[in-house]
Amino acid sequence: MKMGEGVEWAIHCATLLATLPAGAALPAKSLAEYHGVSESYLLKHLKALAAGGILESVPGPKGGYRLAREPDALTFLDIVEAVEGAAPAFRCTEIRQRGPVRADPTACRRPCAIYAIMQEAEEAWRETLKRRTVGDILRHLTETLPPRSHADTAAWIRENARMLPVIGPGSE
Amino acid sequence: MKMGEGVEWAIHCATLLATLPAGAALPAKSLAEYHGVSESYLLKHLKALAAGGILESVPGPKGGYRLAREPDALTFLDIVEAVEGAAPAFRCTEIRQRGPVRADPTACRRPCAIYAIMQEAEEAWRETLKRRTVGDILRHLTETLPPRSHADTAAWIRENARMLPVIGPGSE
DNA sequence: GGAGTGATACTCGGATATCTGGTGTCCGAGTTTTCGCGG
DNA sequence: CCGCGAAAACTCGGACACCAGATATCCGAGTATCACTCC
Repeated sequence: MKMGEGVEWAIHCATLLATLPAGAALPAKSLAEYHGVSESYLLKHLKALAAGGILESVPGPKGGYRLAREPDALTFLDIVEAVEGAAPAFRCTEIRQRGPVRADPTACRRPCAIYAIMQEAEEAWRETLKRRTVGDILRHLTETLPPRSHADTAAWIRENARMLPVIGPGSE
Repeated sequence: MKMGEGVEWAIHCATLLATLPAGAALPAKSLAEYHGVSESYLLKHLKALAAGGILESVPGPKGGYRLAREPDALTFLDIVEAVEGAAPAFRCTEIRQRGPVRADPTACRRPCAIYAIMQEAEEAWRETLKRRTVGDILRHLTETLPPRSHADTAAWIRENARMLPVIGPGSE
């Protein structure tokens, strides 16, 4: 049982996007460079996040990605399910109904007990991920990381972020 | 994130093996036939279970597999980890230390906050599987399944199980 | 008839093909910007 | 000097190769059984 690498990328990207000013966007090229990963492949996952309602995409030059919700309303489970899909990891193939001594169909009205337990475990997993948000990570980093890191990141953000063409006096 | 099909097979096999008399064994051929799955492939997983200390293998004719522990001492987590491996599904590649604005190595003494949360979720998952045993399933089936099913299974067991060459007057 | 011995049949164990899904990459559609031109 | 228009540059979006791990299978190692032979 292995989780795709894209999940890690997605969460880190969401965390970074949460630090930039409201309305601003960041292109995939910059996100990939910031995290030191392949731009082409990251784009694939960003697309999935946009399709899942996690990110919003702004097309054209000066475009990019930005969060579609408030960081506190963005749970880990949302991101994981957007990238990996919401299908359960354990799939019951109802093997109790196969073979020479298969169970009575009447008894199969109730779900398979083994499947129920596996679902219970996955539910506990999901519940934990549901309680944690990108906002939590943001606050945690603010408390633990040295101010120097924030300054560096903020400077890099200013260098790469694209403001919406509203009022913003372009820093460029 | 997808779990291998072998996990389902393994749990069902363990449940079936738990129903046969103490000391008796059941060959892979019979287990595969009972569940309607490929014998060759099931053997691969049974081997993993034996290597993991879940099952004991008896070689030679009249040989087979049997549980290595009491059903109540056999948790779902034991079986899952024996088949799928104990490695965590989410793997942190420390991308915070990559890229142009990588975090200070001093700040990386503490584990990645994102990784910590994913570990916490997986720990909740493991904890749930740790609380459930094959004995629980056995009792559940005893309570819910009609007596007819038990009779059929018991008859099939008598037909296919191999007693240890101790005292047992061969029913054959 | 009984014990010893060899062949036998059946079991598990490991090494070997095949195939799906994750990994990685590319080119095309769409939009904003920008430059040039005309008024 | 200002407005309009076409070309260009940059973005995301979907379609196309590649590779690791799961899936599926086979043949070989080992042992209890069984039959045969000899005593």
